Amino acid sequence: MQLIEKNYFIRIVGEKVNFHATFNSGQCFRWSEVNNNTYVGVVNQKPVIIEAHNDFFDLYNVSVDEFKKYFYWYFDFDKDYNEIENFLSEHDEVLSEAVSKYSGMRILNQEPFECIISFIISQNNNIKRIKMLIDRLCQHYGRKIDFMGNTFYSFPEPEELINITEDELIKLGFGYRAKYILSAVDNILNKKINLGEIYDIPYEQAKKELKKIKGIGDKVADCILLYSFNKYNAFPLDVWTKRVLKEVYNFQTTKQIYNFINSLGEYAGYAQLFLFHFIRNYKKED
DNA sequence: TTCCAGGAGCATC
DNA sequence: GATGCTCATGGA
Repeated sequence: MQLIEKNYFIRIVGEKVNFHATFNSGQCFRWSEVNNNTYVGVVNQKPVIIEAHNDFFDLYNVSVDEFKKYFYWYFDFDKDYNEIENFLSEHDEVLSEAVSKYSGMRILNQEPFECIISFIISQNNNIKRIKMLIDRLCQHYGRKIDFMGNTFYSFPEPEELINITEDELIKLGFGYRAKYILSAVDNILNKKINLGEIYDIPYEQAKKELKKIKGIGDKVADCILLYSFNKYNAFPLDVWTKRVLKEVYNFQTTKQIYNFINSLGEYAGYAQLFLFHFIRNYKKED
C-alpha cells in the first residue's frame, strides 16, 4: 500500500477494495453512494468522503495520521485478502462463486457502541428501515456537523443517551426495541459489561458478556463480535444465511450447519459476509 | 389483509 | 436443546 498526501485528500494506492459491495453488505448502515464511485459516511465522529478509482481511492476529511491510527484498521487493511479469498474459493463451489462475484468486499471494523445499538435495531427489521431509525437516532442525540455545505450527525456516544426514555424512543419508531437500547446504555455506562475487555477474551466468553444486554441474542452478538471485536470465527446466522445454507448447500440439520461453520475456522466471518451478500443479490442484477 | 424484515425473550416440553 | 408464541413498525 502506498499513501500519498494531497492538499484536500489522501490517496491510497495498491489496495483492491469493492466499496459498492462492502457498503451494501448489511454490515454497516451509515454509508451511502452519492453518485458513481463516490461514497459518504460518518465514521469515528466525522463525515468522510471516498472517491473510488480503478487502482486507487481518495479519502476526504481524513488526515494521514488518522488513516494510520484508525482507518487502516477500520478497512481491515492489516489482513491479507488474497489469502482470505483464496481460502474461501478453495473451500467449496458456492463460496468460490460468491468470492469471484464480489471480490474486494471487506469486513469493516466498527465502533463497538454504534455496532451494538445498530444491530439491536436490526432484529426482525429490514435494512432500509434500520438505516432510517439509525439516522433518526443520530439526528436527535448525535452531534451536528457541517461539512462541505451539508449537515451530518455523529452517532451518539453512550453519555449522550444517558437521559433518554423509552417513550422518546417509541415516539421515534423504535417499537419494542426501545427497552433493548436502554438496556445497552445502562450496561455500558454502569460498567456492568466492560467493552474494552471483550477484545481480549475468547469468542464464547465475549458472546456471553454481550448477551447480558436485553435484546442481544446469538445472531446480534455474532454481528457485534465480527464487526467490532475482531472475532472472525463468528458466523451470524440470520434468515438469509439460513436460507443459503438450507437451499443452496442443502444442509438439513443444525449439526451440519455447525460442522460447516467450524470447517471455516478464522475465515467463518468472511465467508458469512460473502454468502449473505451473495444470496441477497441472487437473481438480482447488482 | 397478510407477509416479511440481518431476532430475541419467554414458556413449555 | 428444540419448538411455539409474542413483540412494534412499515413497505410490498
